[in-house]
Amino acid sequence: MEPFNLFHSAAVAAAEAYSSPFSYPFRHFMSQRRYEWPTLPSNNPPPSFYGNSTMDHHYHALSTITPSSYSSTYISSPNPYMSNTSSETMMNDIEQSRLYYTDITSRSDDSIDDYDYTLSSATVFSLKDRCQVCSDRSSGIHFGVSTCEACKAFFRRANNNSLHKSCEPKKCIITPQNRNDCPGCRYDKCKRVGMARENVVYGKPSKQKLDELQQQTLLRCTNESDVYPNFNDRLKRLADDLALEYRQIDALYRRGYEQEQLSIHALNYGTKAYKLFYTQRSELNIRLLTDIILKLCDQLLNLYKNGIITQPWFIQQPNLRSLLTLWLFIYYYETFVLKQKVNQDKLMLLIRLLDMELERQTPILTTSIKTVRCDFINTFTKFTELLQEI
Amino acid sequence: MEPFNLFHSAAVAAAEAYSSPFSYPFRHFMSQRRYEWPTLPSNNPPPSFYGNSTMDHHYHALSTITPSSYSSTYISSPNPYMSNTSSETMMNDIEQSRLYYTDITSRSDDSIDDYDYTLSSATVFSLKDRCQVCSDRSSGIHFGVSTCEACKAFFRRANNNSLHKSCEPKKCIITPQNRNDCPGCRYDKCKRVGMARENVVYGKPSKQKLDELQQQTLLRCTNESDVYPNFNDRLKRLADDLALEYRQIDALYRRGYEQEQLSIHALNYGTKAYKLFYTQRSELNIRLLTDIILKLCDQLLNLYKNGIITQPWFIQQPNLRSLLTLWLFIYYYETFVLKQKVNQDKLMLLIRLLDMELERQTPILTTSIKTVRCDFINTFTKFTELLQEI
DNA sequence: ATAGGTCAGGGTTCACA
DNA sequence: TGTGAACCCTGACCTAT
Ligand SMILES: [Zn+2]
Ligand SMILES: [Zn+2]
Ligand SMILES: [Zn+2]
Ligand SMILES: [Zn+2]
Repeated sequence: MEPFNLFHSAAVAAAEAYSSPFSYPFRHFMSQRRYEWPTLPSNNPPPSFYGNSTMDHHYHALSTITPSSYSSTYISSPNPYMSNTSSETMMNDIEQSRLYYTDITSRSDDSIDDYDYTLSSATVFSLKDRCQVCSDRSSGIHFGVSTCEACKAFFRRANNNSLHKSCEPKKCIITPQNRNDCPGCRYDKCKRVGMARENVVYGKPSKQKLDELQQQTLLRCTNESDVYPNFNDRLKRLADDLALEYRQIDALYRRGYEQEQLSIHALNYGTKAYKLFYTQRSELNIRLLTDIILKLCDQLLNLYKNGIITQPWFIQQPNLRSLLTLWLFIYYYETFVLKQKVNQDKLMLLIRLLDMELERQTPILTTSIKTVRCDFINTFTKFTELLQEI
Repeated sequence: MEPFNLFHSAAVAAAEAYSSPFSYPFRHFMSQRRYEWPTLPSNNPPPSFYGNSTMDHHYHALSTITPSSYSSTYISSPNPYMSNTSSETMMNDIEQSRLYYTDITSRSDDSIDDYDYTLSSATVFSLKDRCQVCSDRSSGIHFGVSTCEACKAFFRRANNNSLHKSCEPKKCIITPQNRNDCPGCRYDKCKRVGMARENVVYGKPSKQKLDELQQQTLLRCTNESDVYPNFNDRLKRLADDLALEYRQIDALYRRGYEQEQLSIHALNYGTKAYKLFYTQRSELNIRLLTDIILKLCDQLLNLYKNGIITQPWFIQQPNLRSLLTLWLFIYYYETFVLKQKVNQDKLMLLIRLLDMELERQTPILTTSIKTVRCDFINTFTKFTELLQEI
């Protein structure tokens, strides 16, 4: 099966899950022929393109992306906005970069670190590190769901006895502190998040089984937002952080200079987008990420400037431009770097991020959210068509 | 880390807890190199040393040590003070031993049995077997403190209702008989011994939590003696019993014969010292204990006789000689048998036993208690140095 | 790596005073 | 109304697979 058709199928399923009016144009977009996007230079990079840096180009996880960790790699990038840089400038840039460094150990509680991304990245969309019943620390997958030791033992006993009467609305919010107050709601929550003896996997679970469980969790996560009360908040913080990075890129692009700063923010955007969707940090190629983001931003701005695409009104919103870039980035990265389909959980996450932003902008929308969502996806479709012709 | 340094750290902490002047010489002693004490023969005993006895050499707990339980093991010991013993003598000895037997069920109230040792042994230094509020039998650790079922339920209710008037001096002695007479003082006692809702979580408590609780109890036990009015009395009885056994050894050593009696009292001393500091009765090796005590007493007397150590004046007190032997025994047993550090609670118990004896001898002391304590520990240090060279 | 067992310890119940 | 022995429920740690 072609990746494109798989993406289409997934999109249809996602659209149906949302009962949204864009399912038709979306399906129309998805049914077009597979586009042969230009291969990225990084797949076979000319030596002059990336310079002769001997730096390790694979980003290793769990440390904050800082300019000092990549600035020397990117200052020689042949971006049209960029002038050649002398080695002294490189040194200065490295010196300057220390100012941007933020120690992960001294961060304030409301800042974002890798842990937040781990919680929300698509492969851990199932909240692997948290008990899905009470949000305590998870000790692994029990009865098919990531839970803590306590909820594991509780479900084992409850499944045997099944004598838990429930308080009737069954709406208690289960927390580590109050989880013993209402066994009925706790057991109900266990079943709602999908705990079941049939889900038990003996020994090391197969990749297929894990995928199935993840799909189930994903659907619950999307459809039953009350099951995951703080998931939306976490995701919003990450989306805002991403949009903030995009505004920096946007501003720098419009000014047309400060290539080092542009590269820094492009890499930050790419890294954050990547972390949001992937947990395999060892595969993260920082040169590739920066290049994709810079190319996408470059081409988007050019398409507008040259009037090839009529700029929709909502694209004037930086947050929605950020999301469009994110959609294109994920589609590009999946299709042409990983050479695989955009699977359902990633598509759901994309749609969820879009809806979150649209909900926030409801007061200033002149049409319904669903109409705007439809417009957004149509615009995304046009871009995927045009970008490949550049 | 070497056991020696760990013992040093614990000793410094204990010394500081007592604000004693011996912390400096003690630290000096502790910071010296680790001594390679001679390995005990029992680690690899020659068959002739212990004879061909098929007796189980591991003492099993909860029965009073009587000659009948070990005399057949030691009559063939090649101690210099010992003559060979015929099998008839063995039989006679076993027959005789019945005279020494005291049934644990018929003992009078002021005699000492295993139960007293359980109360004071270092690992139960926190009075695990007694309710620390009313001194009734404990049913375990409740709200962070060893209490009975009654005081457990009382504390929970009192915490929920919280309307107890107190008789003002708050000095009622809480006993199992009168504990319901004054709820105010009972609740006050609960809080004074450290019961608290904050100490508590559901489910089986983690080991880390239990260690923390034991440390807290240890500190309260050391610093707030009024909370534990009968702890000192119990400990004094056990120390006196130990000193009595030492006087027997001392007298026998000076006479230079009656090896069987010497072995009996050496084992009694070793067993009582062991019970005072350990609860793991299954690990108790009676051959090993007797051998350590005999060796220690032997070497101590020889050092005095040969003038290698100038006998301090206070060593003429048998009770202090007993304590010195006890200190050396515990240090030897911990370091070379268990191969571990002397932990803080054992060190505190050693210091407490010393201080108790010194307080009793205050009328006949010519210098302050702290000076004598300092001298005692310096003497202990010298012995640990010299013993290893033998 | 996860299911099931263990058991110390918290909470609840209910004769009993 | 308060008490406390007996009971149920919880969950950190353990073993088995
Ligand atoms: Zn849980
Ligand atoms: Zn409820
Ligand atoms: Zn009590
Ligand atoms: Zn009182």
